[in-house]
Amino acid sequence: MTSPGFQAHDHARCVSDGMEAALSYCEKNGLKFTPVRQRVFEILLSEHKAMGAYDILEILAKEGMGSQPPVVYRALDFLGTHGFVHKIEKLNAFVACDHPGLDHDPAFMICRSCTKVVEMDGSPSSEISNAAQDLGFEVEAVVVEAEGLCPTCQDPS
Amino acid sequence: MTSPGFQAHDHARCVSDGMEAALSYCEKNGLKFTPVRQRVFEILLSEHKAMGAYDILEILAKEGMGSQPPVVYRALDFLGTHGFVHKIEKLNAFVACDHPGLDHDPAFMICRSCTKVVEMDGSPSSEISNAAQDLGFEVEAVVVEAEGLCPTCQDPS
DNA sequence: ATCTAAATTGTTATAGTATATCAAGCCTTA
DNA sequence: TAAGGCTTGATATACTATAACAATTTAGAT
Repeated sequence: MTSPGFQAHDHARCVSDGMEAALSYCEKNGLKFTPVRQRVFEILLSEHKAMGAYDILEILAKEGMGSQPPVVYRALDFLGTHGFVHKIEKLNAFVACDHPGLDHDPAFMICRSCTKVVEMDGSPSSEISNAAQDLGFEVEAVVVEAEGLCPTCQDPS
Repeated sequence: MTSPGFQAHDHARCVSDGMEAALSYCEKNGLKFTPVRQRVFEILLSEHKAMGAYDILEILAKEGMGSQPPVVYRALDFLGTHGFVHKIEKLNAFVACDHPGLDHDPAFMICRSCTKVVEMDGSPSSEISNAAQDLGFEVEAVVVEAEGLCPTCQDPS
């Protein structure tokens, strides 16, 4: 499965595939994929954009699924723990993962204009692990976020 | 100049060298290195640790240099713009730069136990630029932050 | 010297992000 | 069906950051 990058694509597939993968992962692992958790994941899947926790909460609230911050933060925590969503540190925001259930340290390209986010996989750079090894530093998690302009926002034709 | 990494070192030198470099850079470029800005930089230089804006503000306040958030955020903005400090996105915190005045996209190793931060230089991974080029994405800034355990905190002997 | 424009600081208020805590409900399983 | 654990509800609060405007200082021009 290759990422659609910033191009147009059959997005309905992204949503259904993502949801299906998460459902099956939860079933296999005895995790409770409750309504709130599902809905939050679905909201994030609905676009390849980073969303703030309070944006998500607003949607949940309209639908009567909880109106207080802990509701969404707990769901995000669950989803993050199991690799269904990632946090974009630079934006204090969250995106759905391309391939739920896999433990990985992804890298992101973030368009500062339209806020679209593309996940790149493949472990980020041996340079880090080399440098870390040299200093005796034990790496547990790596954040890699490239901010810039996507093709569409570069030339607004 | 090589980084001292996580090892013991003559830290007084870090402080005096850093301050001197910043002073001379500001002089060369006609920048106003005001007392608040100097003090904030000095505070960050005083340890190779990430500090929150409000931690810094608390120190400033005790010294009568301003007690409201904008004071410290403005100083941090100045220092960041000119490459004297970096923000650690993962921690919403700030560290003094190893070599003020150079424009660069640094990578960091962050100890989650003692919060020490080491800056690695050398541009972070061609993999990102390659992937970006493939997708037509124009990279403007890159965040690379590795979190883990420093040698000291790995074995608490 | 003095005026003016620009940059910096002071101050108040508020926006935005995240978590602690405890009570209540629910599901499992023994 | 009782007990324990996980999940949700709800309140309060902590932490991070910026907007806006007034007051002051600084640097440069005349």
